This record gives sequence, structure tokens and C-alpha cells, in this order.
Amino acid sequence: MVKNAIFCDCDVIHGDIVDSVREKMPEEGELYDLADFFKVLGDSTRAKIMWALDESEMCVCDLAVLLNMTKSAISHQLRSLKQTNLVKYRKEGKVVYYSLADSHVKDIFEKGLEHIRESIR
Amino acid sequence: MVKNAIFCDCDVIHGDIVDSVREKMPEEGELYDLADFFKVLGDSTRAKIMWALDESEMCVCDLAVLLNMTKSAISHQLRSLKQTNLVKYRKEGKVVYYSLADSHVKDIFEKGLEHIRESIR
DNA sequence: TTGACAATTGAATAGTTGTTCAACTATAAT
DNA sequence: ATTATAGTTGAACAACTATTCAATTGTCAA
Repeated sequence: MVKNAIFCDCDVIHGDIVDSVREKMPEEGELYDLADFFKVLGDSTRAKIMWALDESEMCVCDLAVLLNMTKSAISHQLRSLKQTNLVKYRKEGKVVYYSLADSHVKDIFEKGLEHIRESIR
Repeated sequence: MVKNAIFCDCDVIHGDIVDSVREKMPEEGELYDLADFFKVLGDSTRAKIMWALDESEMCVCDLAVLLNMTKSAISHQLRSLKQTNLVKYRKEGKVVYYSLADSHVKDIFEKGLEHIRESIR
């Protein structure tokens, strides 16, 4: 009953724990969404973009110059960030200005950075 | 001076902004470490493991049963989580018990989950 | 000491993903 | 209208990564 040995290659050791944890388990999709959220932050180019936008609203060309990359590469990554609602944008003539989506995102990003800085052991 | 057109394929638009942002830019390695940190959380299997360990300390077999995966697959992912200091472990005979590394990690993980739950638009 | 089991490891494979390149759209200026 | 520039997009390639499989280590019990 605790065992669902279709792919798993072993028996349960602490049935009670597995049962109680399984009860609380969020629906499948929620943890996939969570992983996707972290995945977007988990690329150095996107992390740099996020850091820059945390400092100031910026356009694609400025980001490209700052990070010494092509507009295309930046634009592709901004697309991922847009799709996962990590950044928002506004248009002004030919220029598109990007910024962080909300303070929630800002919080998590800054908390992560803080964590990294503190764990230089 | 603001332009470093080695790879970048355009000119800067707001030189003052790029300059001031560049001044505050953290050293290269820090943002790479940050990306690596988020990258580890950015896989659904590892996210599930993290969620389970956030509920209770668990051994490899129990995790394998809970997530319906092989011990080997779980063990490989635990290795990543161990290397980035997201989980810790203790041995008791043949059994190895894993748990979240510290409250800092717990915080970020839970904050991420909260963000996902709130952004069902 | 032998067998059973928890866990780890390395190599191989299949799937995913970031950057480049070229072509394209849209806006502004001459 | 034409030209120049900001930005986007799709396809292709190279690099990376998660899972599988088989073999191995370490610990316990008989």
C-alpha cells in the first residue's frame, strides 16, 4: 500500500513516514512549476540580467553592452524571464525597457544572493 | 569607454545608467554561484526531494518509494544537493538519513513555493 | 564467511538548453 | 520613400544534464 513498485527498485523502510509525507504532498504540477521558476533563475546570463534589472530599469541594447553579449542572446533570455513573469516591460518608441516584475521576485532573488554571500565557508 | 564591443553587436543607449550599474556589479564568480544555487533547485526531481525533506528527514529508499524512482536516480540527485550544501545527512548503520541543510535554505525554498501558489493568475 | 540489503558510483544514452546566425518587424529620422 | 536602428524570432549546433544500467562498497544478520 505504501509500495508502488513500478519503477522503484526497493522496499519502503519507514512506511509511517512515507505515508504521512505523501498525504501532504502538493499536486504534481505545483512542484513542476516551482522547479521551472528556479530553473529560470539558474542560468548565469539570466542571473546577471536579473541583477542588473534589480539595480535599474534597462533596455536590450544597454543590457547587451553591460554584459558584452549580442542583442539576440539577451532578447532570447528576456523571453524566458517574461514567460515566467519574472520581468515586465514597457515600450517607448523603438526602445523596450525591462524591469523586475514585482517585489516578490525581488525578495527571492536578493535572498538567494544573500545566501551565497553568507555561505563562503 | 562604456562600450566594449568585442562580442556585443550594438552601441549603448543610456551610457550613464550602464556606467552606474556596472560600478555596483558584483564580481563575476558571485553571480555564477547564485545561478548554480538556483539551478540545483530548478529540477523537478530535486524540487520534490527538497519538498519531502522539508516535511521530514528521510532515507534514500523512502524517497525512492515516495517519488517512485530508483535508488540510483535519487542518490545521484542527492549528490548535487549535498555538493551545493542544500542538504545534510547522517548515517545509521546501512541507512543514510537526509534533511535540509539549514533554515536559510528552508526559507528560500518555501518562499519560492509561496510565490508559485500566489501567481496562479 | 556468506548472503542480503542500503547506498554510491561511472559510463552511456537520450533529452534539454544556450548561443549564434540570418532573416524579419516596427519605429524614427532624413 | 528610403535608410538606420531597436528588438524579436526560428533553426541549427554544441554543450550540458537526468536517468538508466551494471558494478561496487559498506554494514548487518545468520
